[in-house]
Amino acid sequence: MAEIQRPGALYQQVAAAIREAILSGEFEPGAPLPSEAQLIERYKVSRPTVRNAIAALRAEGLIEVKHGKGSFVRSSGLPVLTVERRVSLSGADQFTTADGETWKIVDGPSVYRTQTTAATGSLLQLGEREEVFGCDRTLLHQATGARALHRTLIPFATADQVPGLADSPDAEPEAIYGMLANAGHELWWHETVRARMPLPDERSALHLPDATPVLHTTRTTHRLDRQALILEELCLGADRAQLGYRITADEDGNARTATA
Amino acid sequence: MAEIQRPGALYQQVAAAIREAILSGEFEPGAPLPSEAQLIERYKVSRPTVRNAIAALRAEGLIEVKHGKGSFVRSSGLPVLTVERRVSLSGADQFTTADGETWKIVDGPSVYRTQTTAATGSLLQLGEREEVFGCDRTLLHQATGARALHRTLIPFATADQVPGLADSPDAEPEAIYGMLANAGHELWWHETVRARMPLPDERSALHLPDATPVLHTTRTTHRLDRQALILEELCLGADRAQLGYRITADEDGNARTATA
DNA sequence: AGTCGTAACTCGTCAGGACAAGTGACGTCA
DNA sequence: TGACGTCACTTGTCCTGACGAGTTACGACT
Repeated sequence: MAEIQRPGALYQQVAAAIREAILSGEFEPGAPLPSEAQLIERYKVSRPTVRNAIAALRAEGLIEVKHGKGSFVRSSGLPVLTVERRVSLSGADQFTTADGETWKIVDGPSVYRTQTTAATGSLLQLGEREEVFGCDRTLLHQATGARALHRTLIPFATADQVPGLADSPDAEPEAIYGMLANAGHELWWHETVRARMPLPDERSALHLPDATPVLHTTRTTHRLDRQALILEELCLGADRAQLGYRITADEDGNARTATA
Repeated sequence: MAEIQRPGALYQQVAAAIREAILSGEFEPGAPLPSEAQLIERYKVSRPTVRNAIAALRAEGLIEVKHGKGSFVRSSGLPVLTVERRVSLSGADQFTTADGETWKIVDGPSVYRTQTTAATGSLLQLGEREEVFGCDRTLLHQATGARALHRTLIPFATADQVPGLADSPDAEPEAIYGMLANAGHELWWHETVRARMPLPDERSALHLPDATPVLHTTRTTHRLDRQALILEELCLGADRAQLGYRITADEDGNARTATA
């Protein structure tokens, strides 16, 4: 670096210089950056410094590196799928999310028996190590390439109460909602949304690039008396997908309003 | 590494070994890991290899490194704030999110005039470079330490139509909803949730540790005829906060259901 | 023409060394 | 007793050098 060193470490100055070059339009989205050798020449630094700078830009999600090919400005304009999180009791056949587009099940459904953890048990208003059915699927949204992992957890107590459920724990969510409704339950749902970095196996299952978090939702199905019936988890890569909620205020315009 | 080398690179084997040691309980959450020098001794590798392994675990969010002190297993049991995303028209004074806990405004509100971008213009059903009011706040949830950035965008057309709004674009969201309702509008909202890595300035403003994504929500306030009135953006660190939605099915149990 | 091997590029990995910078404990000195 | 400087520890930064591995294009051989 021949320039004045203002912020801090050398590699941060190099990273800042490259970042500016990208944002100023010198390198367009999708275009290749100079190779490491060229950056060494350009900024008069050693290779570890260049690689450190590149690593910082990768962690920011600004660039993407392909072994044997080079570094590229990540194109931010991927087709984004909005997964509308609403509920239909129609009991549709396909694994759709009510946006008209279909998901393809590329793995599963695989049913197994397991036990609740502290977290899942709490959400289901059960203790730890209670017996539940589990059902996992890996989904691919064909129009956009978005991928997701879906898991359904059904407590034995719920399966026993609802006709047909114990025989088909691999039914799709809205079909299950239909069974619960037919069993006489009035239903509502609560969903929490977290963002986190994917575990290594999630990274590969969802084909996630570097520095890409996942949206992790947990949806509990409740009766009107707040009894939790089933639990669903949906984990989807944040590079191609976002969630959508519709929110309305209650008629009385009071604090207990909401819905989406 | 004296052991058999299965997966791939040396540093990945070291990372896997440390990861196993953590998950097996050899190092408890919050406890310090062996120093780099000790890891070099333990696995018989060079310092770059050890540092590379540590960098991988950092990117996974599994450990946390403090300059001059050492590496520590990140304690996953932070108090998690669930931000319930619902709407009240009560026009409350404080910047609360209806969960009874209060946010403290540590920066702002600062009002300015700006222009729509392609993204925000599209959400507001306007073109690019349309004039809008902007209002930014930095929030701190005192009970949990969660931080958030909030932005309100109000098109001039909306401010002109609604009594009082042009004079106080820095009003808090639910106060603005109240103004809109008083102006005779029936309101509903649509919210999208994305996860992404924070920009450098967001990282420092939100005091985010390594490998921590942000939850980025955009909420548009609509009239019944789908006309968009205002736009809000909320950006909160995913280490201490999650979002909560309540979902109900329509009475007719049809496809157009939802709400949360 | 088609196939295949090689060569020249790219980034990935690993070694060893040196010094800077932050932290905490200990001992010295006022 | 109290304040402060030093020292031993930690991680951060930066260098040089070397080889492995993936990619691509070119040219020779069939």
